[in-house]
Amino acid sequence: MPMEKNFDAAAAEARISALWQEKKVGAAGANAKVGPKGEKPQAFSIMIPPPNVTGSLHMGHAFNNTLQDILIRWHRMRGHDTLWQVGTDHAGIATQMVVERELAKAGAPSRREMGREAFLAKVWEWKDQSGGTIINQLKRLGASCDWDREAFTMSGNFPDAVIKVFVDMYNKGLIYRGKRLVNWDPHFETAISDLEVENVEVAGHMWHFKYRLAGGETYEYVERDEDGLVTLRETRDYISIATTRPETMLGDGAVAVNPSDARYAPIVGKMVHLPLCDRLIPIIADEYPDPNFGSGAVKITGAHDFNDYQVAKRHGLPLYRLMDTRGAMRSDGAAYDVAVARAREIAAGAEASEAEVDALNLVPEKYRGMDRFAARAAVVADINALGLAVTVLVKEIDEDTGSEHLRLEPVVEAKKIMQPFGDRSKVVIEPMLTDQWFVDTAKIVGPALEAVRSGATKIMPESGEKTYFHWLENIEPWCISRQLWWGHQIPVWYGPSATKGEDGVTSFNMSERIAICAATEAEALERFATLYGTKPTVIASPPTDRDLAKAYESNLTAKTLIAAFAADTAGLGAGAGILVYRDPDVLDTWFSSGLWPIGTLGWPDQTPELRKYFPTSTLITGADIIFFWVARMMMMQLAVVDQVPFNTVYLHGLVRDAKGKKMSKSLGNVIDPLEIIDEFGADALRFANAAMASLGGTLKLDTARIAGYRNFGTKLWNACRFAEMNGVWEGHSTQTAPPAATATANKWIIGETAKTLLEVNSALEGYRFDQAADSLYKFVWGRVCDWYVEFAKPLLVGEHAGETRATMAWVLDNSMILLHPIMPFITEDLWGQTGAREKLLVHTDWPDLSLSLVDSAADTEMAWVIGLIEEIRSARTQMHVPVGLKLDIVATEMDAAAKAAFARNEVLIKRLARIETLTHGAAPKGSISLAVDGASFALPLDGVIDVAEDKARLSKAMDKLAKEIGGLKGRLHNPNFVASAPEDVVEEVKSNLEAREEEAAKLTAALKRLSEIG
RNA sequence: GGGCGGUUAGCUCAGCGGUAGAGCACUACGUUGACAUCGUAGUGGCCACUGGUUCGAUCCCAGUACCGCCCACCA
Repeated sequence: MPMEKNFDAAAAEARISALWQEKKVGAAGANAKVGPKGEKPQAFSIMIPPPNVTGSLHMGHAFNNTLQDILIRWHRMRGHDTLWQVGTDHAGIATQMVVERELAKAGAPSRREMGREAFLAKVWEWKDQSGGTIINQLKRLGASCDWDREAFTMSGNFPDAVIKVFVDMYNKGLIYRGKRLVNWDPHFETAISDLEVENVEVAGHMWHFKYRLAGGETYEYVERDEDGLVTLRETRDYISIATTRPETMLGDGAVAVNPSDARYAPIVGKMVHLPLCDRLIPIIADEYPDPNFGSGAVKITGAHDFNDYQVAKRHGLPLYRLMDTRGAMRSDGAAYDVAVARAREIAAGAEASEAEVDALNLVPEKYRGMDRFAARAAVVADINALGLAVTVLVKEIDEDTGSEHLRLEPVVEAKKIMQPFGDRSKVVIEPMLTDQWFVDTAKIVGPALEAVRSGATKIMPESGEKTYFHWLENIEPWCISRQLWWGHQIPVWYGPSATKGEDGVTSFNMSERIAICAATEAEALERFATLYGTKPTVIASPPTDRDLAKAYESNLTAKTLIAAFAADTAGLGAGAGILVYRDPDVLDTWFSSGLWPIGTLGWPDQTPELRKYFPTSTLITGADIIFFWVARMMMMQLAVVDQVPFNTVYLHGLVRDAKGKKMSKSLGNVIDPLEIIDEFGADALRFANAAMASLGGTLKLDTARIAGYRNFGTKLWNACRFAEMNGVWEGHSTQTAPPAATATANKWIIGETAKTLLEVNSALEGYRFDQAADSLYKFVWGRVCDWYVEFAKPLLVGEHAGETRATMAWVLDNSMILLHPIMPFITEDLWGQTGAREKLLVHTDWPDLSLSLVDSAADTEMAWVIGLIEEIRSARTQMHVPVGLKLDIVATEMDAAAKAAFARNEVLIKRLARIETLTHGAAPKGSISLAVDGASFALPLDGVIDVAEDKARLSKAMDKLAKEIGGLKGRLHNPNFVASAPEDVVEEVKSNLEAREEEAAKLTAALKRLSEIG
């Protein structure tokens, strides 16, 4: 059956994709070959960066996975034992967000209304229903993963692996719990890590407040200029502070000034009235305030600002939390006056635990329950009303009377501020004092740094290493607990602390919880039982605040504790025993995806896959997750199994639109890879991806370019179609060895094929996907299609017909093979439609060709032939000779080599240059001249020729030559050049000059002749 | 504020010490038996600027300008 005129991408992709999956062509180890002496095949493995289970394929995925698939297919064809591990990530926040949104849309009860268990069931339902989307989209892209090994960070052995790592790290002291100031997302009501915070510059304001000195004290406030001259002296009863977040003043613990700041030296150590609050706070000296910024005095709110937190820690200031989990001013706890009374005692030195300080709600009644932004407005208004705002005199003109008067107005500076936003929620992040779990990254960062420094893991491009070092060398503790439900629940159980009294009676204290970290609940219970002497009961949720309050108020004994809990929890009857509960938090998604390499390979079991494919060969991922994921995988794998997770990390940038803009829904410039595949085919998209994958460049995707590569596929298709129509594949199956060729064109293209193979190999070895694509494009279109197929047309009917058929089949087979990693569909389809094939292309062996196939004589000769044809064509076009008109040609001068070359390729030259006959002799009247290496020709164009135009043509050629000759001569006349440049360079310049001068002489002669005519 | 990168044809990008490249776009011609998703021939560059190193610089070095990206606690 003859081939169709065009490749039907949609039909072929569906058919071939199904075929690959049916044959499991991507299975681990498929096509692996043992060496000639029985050596084990070399292993090659890639871990897919697991997409979010709820996600769908975007251009970044398409790009990223194309590169992975190119490497995988290349190695697989080379007979390596190849694994491309596929799977998805449970993506805690993102997935929980999606499901919550879906529930809301469907009018279903909210997450909190339905409770943890029911909600998680819904998430699983959602996962089962839509989790396969992106996997199927990867298949459409042509990804040849081992689909049977699809992993999920919440399924199979993965949860056990994650828990085991947590327990091990906990036991080694690499994970700890602590009350720290963390980034709190008031929308999702969870802590997030530093990396999940995006700092964005927004328009903000700075307010200036006066805090009055206690007891009506005053001081001399003196400002001086650089020379020490007094510029302002006044008696003040206040200190002025500036803030962009007025609402946090309710939790101030002090006002800080720089110890070197003479203006405030007299009042350091004194107390000031905190406005709107019934409290006094001290003025302290600390290096943190910059005397040259603002008033030089900073309010210190330890529980709501990271800088202030450090200052507060240094000075032992109490940290008063002002907000609840939703970012509203607290309304819990005791009444304001009660809380203030206690706060004063604490300020005066009363003993107070961290927990107690945290439980104190110092928000005055009027602000309680207000959203933080409403509270800000209220605080500002109230301060203004109290006359405690720093004011400035403004001139006001009465519009009616035209009279001027002066008025005092609060200073509100408009100011650009960097504001933190949650990367998922997009709401303003609140620094919040909470109990969280942390990885003590400082303890595990060393090996991760060393691995890259030593080259055990190579990061490409190199600039990625600098970024990696910079971050890891300044690493902060990693907050890994999230107050979410979807995720790996932290394997820690809490129970009351137990002390055995001298009387042998154990007493319990719920305000002092003890934590037991264990892989399973059973193990945790056993350990509690040992501790308590009796087996406790596990309750689903932690004790309520009320329970804790009770526990705090009365120093409970075992009996009362049990009673208190039994009455209030989960319908458990009295006497249920000592109650323990599991930490309700889940782990940061990146904690589990940090274990992706070993987790997907079956760890902690020493599976054959783990032995064979770990450490993995290459990680290909976006540079945007170098910290989130790459660095953490390095740290985690090294901490857990003491091996690097990958040998090479290839980082790439964000895929942008044709103009270099980020793709975003709001800009409307998002290119959907699936639409591109529908329109141009997956191969075209893949080729475009490969072609733009230069190291370190920005990735700008232009659909015009994709269309160009679709055309490239068509070009290849039609070359094959031509070959197939001419029976090129008849009578032989795939030939590994190149055919013995005698015709120069055949010898030449065989050598070109070998060169291309070596270029592709070296490009892919260096992760230069762009160079591989470029080599193939130039080879297939620029040499095979543009020249070889044309040369073959006459050769296919003459004495060389047999070898030409064999050569063309071999060349096209190799084209398909070499292109297959980049364009798998069209090549697989062509493979099936041409020749008798033993196996699918995807499992066909990658060729092993050597440069000995390059026949330099054939190369030189074909270059000469191509040059001559181009000269003739160019002259014809410029002389407006109709394409259909065949001309005669006269050789006016020809050396032996040129004669032989012409003779051997006469049919080719005549056909492609549209020449009728060749004669030798003098240039006839009215002919145009052309010069090539070793020969001059005349094209008789009597009557056709336009003398003026031909003169212009020759002059232009002369100009170009003269410029080149000038440059070459200039260099040779420079004694320093001849003396210093390498000999071969000098020789090359000399021979170049000779050739150019010879050409120029011919052109000059031609011009002279032309003048004689004209 | 710190770090990293970029500036080459109208556009998007390669190249990187020895005569400037590709794709797209553009111009002219063309249905020559694979291909109009095509062919042939063309047009188009002080390789950002200024110095330096060198026999020679788009390429190496220094500085300048502009443009990106990442990190960062100035209240």
